[in-house]
Amino acid sequence: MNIEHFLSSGISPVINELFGLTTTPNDIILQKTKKEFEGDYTLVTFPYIKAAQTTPEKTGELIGEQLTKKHPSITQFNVVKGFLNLSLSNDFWLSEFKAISSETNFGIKPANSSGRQIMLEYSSPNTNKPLHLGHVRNNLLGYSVATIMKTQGHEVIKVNLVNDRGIHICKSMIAWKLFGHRETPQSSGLKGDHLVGKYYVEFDKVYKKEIQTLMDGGVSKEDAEKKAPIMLQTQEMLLKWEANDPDTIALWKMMNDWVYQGFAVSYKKLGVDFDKMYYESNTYLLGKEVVQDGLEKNIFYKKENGSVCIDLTQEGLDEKVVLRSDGTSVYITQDLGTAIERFKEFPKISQMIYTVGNEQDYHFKVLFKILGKLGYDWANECYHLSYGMVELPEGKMKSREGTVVDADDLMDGMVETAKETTEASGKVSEFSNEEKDQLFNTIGMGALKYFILKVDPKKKMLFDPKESIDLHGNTGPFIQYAHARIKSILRDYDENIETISISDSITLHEKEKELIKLQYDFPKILSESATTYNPAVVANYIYELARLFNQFYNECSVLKEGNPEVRKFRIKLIETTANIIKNGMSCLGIDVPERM
RNA sequence: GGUCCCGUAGCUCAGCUGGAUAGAGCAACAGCCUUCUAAGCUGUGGGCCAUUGGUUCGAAUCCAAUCGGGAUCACCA
Repeated sequence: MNIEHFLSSGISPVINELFGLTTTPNDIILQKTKKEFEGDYTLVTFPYIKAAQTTPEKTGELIGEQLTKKHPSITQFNVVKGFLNLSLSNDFWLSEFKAISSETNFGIKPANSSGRQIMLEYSSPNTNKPLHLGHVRNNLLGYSVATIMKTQGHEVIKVNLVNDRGIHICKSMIAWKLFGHRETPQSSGLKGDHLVGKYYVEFDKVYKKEIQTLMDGGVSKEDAEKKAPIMLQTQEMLLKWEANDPDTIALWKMMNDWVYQGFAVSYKKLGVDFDKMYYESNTYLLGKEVVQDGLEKNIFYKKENGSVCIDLTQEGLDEKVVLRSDGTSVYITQDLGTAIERFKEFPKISQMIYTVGNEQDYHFKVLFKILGKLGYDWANECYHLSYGMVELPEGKMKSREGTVVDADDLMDGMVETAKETTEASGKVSEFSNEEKDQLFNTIGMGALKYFILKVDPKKKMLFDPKESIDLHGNTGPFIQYAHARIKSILRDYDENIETISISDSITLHEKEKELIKLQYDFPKILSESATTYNPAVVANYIYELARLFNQFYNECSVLKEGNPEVRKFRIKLIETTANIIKNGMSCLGIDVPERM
C-alpha cells in the first residue's frame, strides 16, 4: 500500500477539523523521519501554526493526539519544535513486508504494460578509432536508462547510429593506404578497431609534421592546415567515396568491417546491445527534402549565396545553417531527416532519447526547436540525455593525441584487479577455471560500471587511471558481496524457502524495520530514476540497501536464531533484499554473483 | 562578448520539487573474525555547502550579482 497516501489522507481531515482549513491529502507533505529521532514519518507543522494560532509544539501535539486516537496503525508520536514524528505499528510494517515479499519482481512493472514505446539512441561511435572511457560512459548510461525505462513497463527500442563516413573516416583510410603496408588484424594480431585507430593517430602525426614544414616555409597556419598534402589527399578520397569509386568503397568496407569486429568484442564485454543499427552512410543524405519543406513553409530562408538558414534569434538562439551553399547537408540536416524517418518507421514511439555528451547541448536545443517549428508535435517528446565529460587528472582526453583511456585496456585491467583481489582472498579455490573467469569478469566489470553509473550523468566526472578503481566501500563489489553473503545463507538453509509463511507475532528488530522501510522505497526509486533519466539514483539506493544489510548481518543472526518464526521471517527478509539488489544492479547492467 | 552547465570534508561523490545537529566512501587513526563470507562492522578526527546580498518562520537547496572552472556560439561532426 502507499504509506504516504494513507498518512496524508489521515492527516488532512484532522488538520481541517482542528484548525478550520480546507486541505486535501495532496497538500500534506511528509518526509521520512531522520535517523536521530524516534518515528517513521514526519509532518512539518510550521505551515499550520498560523491557522492553529498556537506554538509549533502545541500544533504538533494536537495533530498527533487526534491521529493516534483515530488510527490504530499510528501508535505514537513525538514533537520536536515544528516537527511531528509519527510512528507506525510493528504489525503495520510486518504486513507491509508480507506484501513486498509476496511480489515476485517487487517494484518492476510487467514488460510493455505502460503502452509506451520509446526509442533510445546511444553509443554512436565513429569507425576511425577504438572506444575509450568517454564511450564507456555513454554506453553504460544508455543501456542503463533503457533498462530502467523497461522497469516502468515501457517498450524500449535501443538504437545505435554509427558514424561510418566522412572526412575523419577517410583520415585513417588514407594513412593506412600510405603507410599501412597492407597490414591487417590477422597480420598484426591487433584488434580491428585498434588497428584502424593506429592509422588515425598516424594521420595526425603526419598532418602536423606537414603543417610545420609548410609554416617553416612561410605559409600561414590557416593555409598550411588547408594545404597539407595529406589533407588534400583525404579530401580527394572523400570525394571519391561520395562518387562511389569502387576502390575507395572497397577500402572503406574492409576497414569498417575490421572496426565492427573489434566493436562487437567491446560491446559484448560491456554487456550492451542494440535492437537496430543505423549507419550514417545510409542516413547522411536524409533531410534535404525537409529543407525544401521548411522553405515552402517559410520557416527557412535562402541566403544570397544559396545556403539555407533558420533564424532562431527570437528563441534566444542564433541563426543556423541547415543546408550549405553548394547544396550539401550539414550535421543537423541529417539529424532532422533521421528523426523524421524514425517516427515514420516506428509510428508508435512516443519518445526519442538521444544519449550524447553535453558538448552538444546547443545542437540538440536547436534540433528540437526546428522540429517543433516544422510542425512535428513529437518534438516535445525528444530528449537529449546529456552527460558530462570524463576527465583525467591532466584534463580532457584527446583521441588524436593519444591521451585516452582505452575501453578494452580499462576493462581488462579491472578484471585483472578483480582476479588478484579475489585470488588473494582464497575464497574461490574450489571454483573451476571457467567459474573463476566468469566471477572475475562479473566483479571487475561490476566495479567499473558502478564507478561510472553512481555519479549523476549530468556532472562531469574525474577518472584517475593511476589509481585503480576501488573494490571496497561505495563500490560495485561491495554490493555484490552483500548479495553473495545472502545467497550463502539461503544455500545453508535446510528447509523450503518457497513455503515459508510469516508469523504475525514477530517483534521487529530495529535493523529489520529499517530494511523493510528501505525495501518499500524501491518502486519509487525506480520511477524517480526513470523520470530523471538518472541511474545514479538506483545505484546510490542499492548501496544504501547493501550497507544496511551488512549492519543487519552484523547484529542479527539468521540461521542461528533460536526462535523458528523469527528465523523464517529473516530468511524471507534477506531473500527479498537479495532480489532487490539483483534487480537494482541489473538496472545498471551489473551482474551479482551467487558466491564470491 | 552572448548563452548554458558546474563550485559541498584532503580526494571521489550523495543531499538540491526549501525544513531538525549537511551525509557516504577513500585516505588517517583506534577497536571487532573458536560465532551464517572481515570485499564486512563499530568508533575518532575532518565542513564559513565558492563569495555577497535578497525572498522566507526556515536556504547547501529558490532568486540576483561577483569570483573561479568548463562547454558552446562552424557552410566540422
